[in-house]
Amino acid sequence: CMGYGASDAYCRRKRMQGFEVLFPVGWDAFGLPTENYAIKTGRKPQEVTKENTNNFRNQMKKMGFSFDWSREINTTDPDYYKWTQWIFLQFYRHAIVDGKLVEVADDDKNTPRLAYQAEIPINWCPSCKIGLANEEVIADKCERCGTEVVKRLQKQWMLRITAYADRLIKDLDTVDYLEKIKTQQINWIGKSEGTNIAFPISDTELQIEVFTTRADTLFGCTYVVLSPEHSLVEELKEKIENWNEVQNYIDNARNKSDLERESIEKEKTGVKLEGVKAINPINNEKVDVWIADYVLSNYGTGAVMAVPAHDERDFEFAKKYNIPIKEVIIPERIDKRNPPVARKEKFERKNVQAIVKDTKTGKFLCLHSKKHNWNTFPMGGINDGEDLIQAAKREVTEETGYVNLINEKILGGQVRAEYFAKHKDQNRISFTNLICFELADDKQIEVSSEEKEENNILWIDKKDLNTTFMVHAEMDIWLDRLNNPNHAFTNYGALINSQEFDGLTSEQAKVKITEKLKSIGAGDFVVNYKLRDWVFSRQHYWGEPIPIIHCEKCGIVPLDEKDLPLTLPEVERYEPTNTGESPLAKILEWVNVKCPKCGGDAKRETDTMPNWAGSSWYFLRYTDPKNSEQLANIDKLKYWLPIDLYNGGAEHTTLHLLYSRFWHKFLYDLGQVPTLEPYQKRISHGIILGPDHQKMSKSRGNVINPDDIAEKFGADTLRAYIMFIGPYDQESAWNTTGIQGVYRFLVRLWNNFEKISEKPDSETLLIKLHQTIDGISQDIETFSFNTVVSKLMEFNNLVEKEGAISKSSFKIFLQLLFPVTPHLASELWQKAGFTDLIEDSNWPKADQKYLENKKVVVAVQINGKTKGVIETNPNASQEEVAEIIKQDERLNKATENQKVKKIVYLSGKIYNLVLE
RNA sequence: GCCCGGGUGGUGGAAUGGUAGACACGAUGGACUUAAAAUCCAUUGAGGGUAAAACUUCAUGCGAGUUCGACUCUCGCCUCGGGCACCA
Repeated sequence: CMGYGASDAYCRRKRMQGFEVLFPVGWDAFGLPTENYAIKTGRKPQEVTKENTNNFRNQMKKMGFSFDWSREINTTDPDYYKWTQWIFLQFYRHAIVDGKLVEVADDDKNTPRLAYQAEIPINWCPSCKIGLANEEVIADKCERCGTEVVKRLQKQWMLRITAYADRLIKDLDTVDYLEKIKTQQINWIGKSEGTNIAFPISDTELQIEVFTTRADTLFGCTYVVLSPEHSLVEELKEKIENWNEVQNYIDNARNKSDLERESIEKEKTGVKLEGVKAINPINNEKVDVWIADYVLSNYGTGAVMAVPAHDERDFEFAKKYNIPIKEVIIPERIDKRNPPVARKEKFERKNVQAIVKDTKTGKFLCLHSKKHNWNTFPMGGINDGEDLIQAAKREVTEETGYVNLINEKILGGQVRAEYFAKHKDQNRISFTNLICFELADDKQIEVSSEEKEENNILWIDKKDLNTTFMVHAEMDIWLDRLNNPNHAFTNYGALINSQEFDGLTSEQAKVKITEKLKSIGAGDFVVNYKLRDWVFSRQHYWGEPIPIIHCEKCGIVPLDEKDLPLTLPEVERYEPTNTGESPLAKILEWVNVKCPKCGGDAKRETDTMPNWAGSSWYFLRYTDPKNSEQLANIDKLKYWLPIDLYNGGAEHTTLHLLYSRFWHKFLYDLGQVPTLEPYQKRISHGIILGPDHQKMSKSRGNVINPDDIAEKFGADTLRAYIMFIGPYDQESAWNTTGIQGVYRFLVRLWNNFEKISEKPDSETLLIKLHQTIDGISQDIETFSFNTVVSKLMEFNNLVEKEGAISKSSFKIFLQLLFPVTPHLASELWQKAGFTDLIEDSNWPKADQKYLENKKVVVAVQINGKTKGVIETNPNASQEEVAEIIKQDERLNKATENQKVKKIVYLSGKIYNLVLE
């Protein structure tokens, strides 16, 4: 009701504006909901579909949605799914090679077809003995029986959506979707650019290939991890000294459910492959090899290089198993108060800063520079032969005189900072460590007179340890380390401990290191996607049969296009089978066929397509629903496409949107459609919650049946209420008492018909009328239907108050009402004696002369606070306004004898006295 | 953890940087009625103030900032909802 109600109002308005509007509807009726319902009720899905679509159609007609019923389609209709199957065959017959669509010959076994078969794990319910779709698996359990689902390898048809991944991201630039929807698409595709690196395994010919986005951290790699399913594990069996343990771990991992494995709260586990060493190709260092299930087999290469110093997961794992942590990236900062100057020489310096806490008072030692008027910790360079702690202690004593410092702690690694050293006229790059101390006692020695001259010693509160009070460029990093000392540094920074790459930024190093690897044949740039190819098989009855024949001799043989549609046989029993095969496999007279190629015995493919198939192209069919030659005529497509506005549920902004964009792009490559993208604009409505603020669902028992409401209050009341309930794109809760208000409005509106009079309208009414025309015209455009309804109510209230309205104004009012309450508006239209149809009338235009008010209300303010209002003409001068205020007893009293600094006057809006 | 949205009376919600709370629900009082429902009229953010007004203070999650003026813009937090999530 909500989605269609809003779309209907939008379309009605557009038609009155003179647009030709295609507002279609159809039934996407294949799939599990229908099949499950049919099984439950012991009936045929065909029957159930017919009955339900009839019911829905009646409901929609009652609501008065102005669909073009002549274009109604049904994805389960053979005349429709003939073309779904046809598209599948095109996927099978084509491939993307070097970014271009090419045709693949039937006997070509090498070119990667866009539709292909692969052995992949599916969700298997051991109790029902069937494969489940992802949608049927709820929290790792079978939706029907509650049994834990396991993974099972099964041959599946796949669509190579990954071949379109880049375009599915890039072309988002050309469409007008909500930013949120675009982001969802981009995240789902999950493009990530990085490097594949080969780690040779010592004493073998084998190598481990890893994918990383952080090639800059390669020198910090201290171990390599394979996913438990990685094929190398089996190949290394001979070398692995602790095979039993490894085997055990793998078995365990396999038995774990996705939910267990993917839960992040869980502590990471793994097993070291004893006797196996990998060689870091960049420095030939030998590192350990582990298997661990925190590495996913189906992303990247199924193996990672672990850099615990710069990756949280690796860090956690390394801590647990005591694996070395080697820091190779340090944070870098540019001193904003003292930035490096171009073309000056750069000098490197090693520094320490000391943070000294007095545990008795909880305060911290700080120096205030008299010259610069800023605050620092005791700090300075490291002298020859000193270590960090010695240097820090010396600086504290030299600068503050305190001598007894205890509990020293080096807080993390170095930080690189660039700044300009004015007194030396040079740029400096400092590498600074922060050392923490506690003060043992108050003992102080005399500091030098220069020091005394330069700094005051302060003891500061913890709250002053912040980036405004302290001047250090490194301060935010120190704070981060003080607040949570135990974590990896995962941001970009500058390289250290990385040989010739030292000093580069992470961004530079990623490129340089990958180039180096490439030159020695150990790596290259790659792009990875989270998006996987689309599992396109379902072992169910109620779907489009996949038009493929399996011949023992010829292998996979696609059905000839002229034999489409391959219709779904009507059968008595269609429940999922015990073997995990599609129920179609049991229908031997349908399954057993002759091979179209060699004439020998062959079998039909028995899997069917998922419920996403038919809905991936239905919008095309609406332009030409009866075409038996093509999926749609290209000229008709050119006329209508792209879809100007696609208004639908938010639940379809990832998968359905992505799938249909993918199919559309493929059809574009085939020359079947004229546009790159199917939908120019995509919006979605918020869901309506039940009266209990819970999502409406049968199991919660909070469903409102639109039929009941329409029966009691009429369809227009329901339509208007749903529009009035709240902002269109936000969720709102159904409130049964709220509907009364809308009902009252419509009844009063109906009665106001009696107020049509011969008298000319008042100025007030005309101004309101034209404001209403203007406001509603804008609100419909932005789908702000809640304010459309409230504006209609406001106007109706005014008509009541005035007690009279001219026929010509009432006519306009009806036109404004028509999009939201078409029945009522049409009825009154006829009653008022207009002989044409209201939908054929022209949408009213607001008359500017009523919008430009002759009288305006100016707010009189003192220091921005409104004290009252005056009425004047919109172009009144400041003096005129001042004069009116003087006439007004109250305002004059409030404003006279004030010490006014200035007056802010915006003509026709405000008159603000700013006091001294 | 990351990415989006939200946070305004008792409730749903309005407000191009310019009178915060439109419109509606609910509530209270009144009219009509034997009575109730329906309908109509009035009041309705909180506090202070008054016989009643006038008037006044505080209010758009919290804290800063920009501005003559901030629900609206900026920064930092809190919190609720949604999406993604061991994606290297």
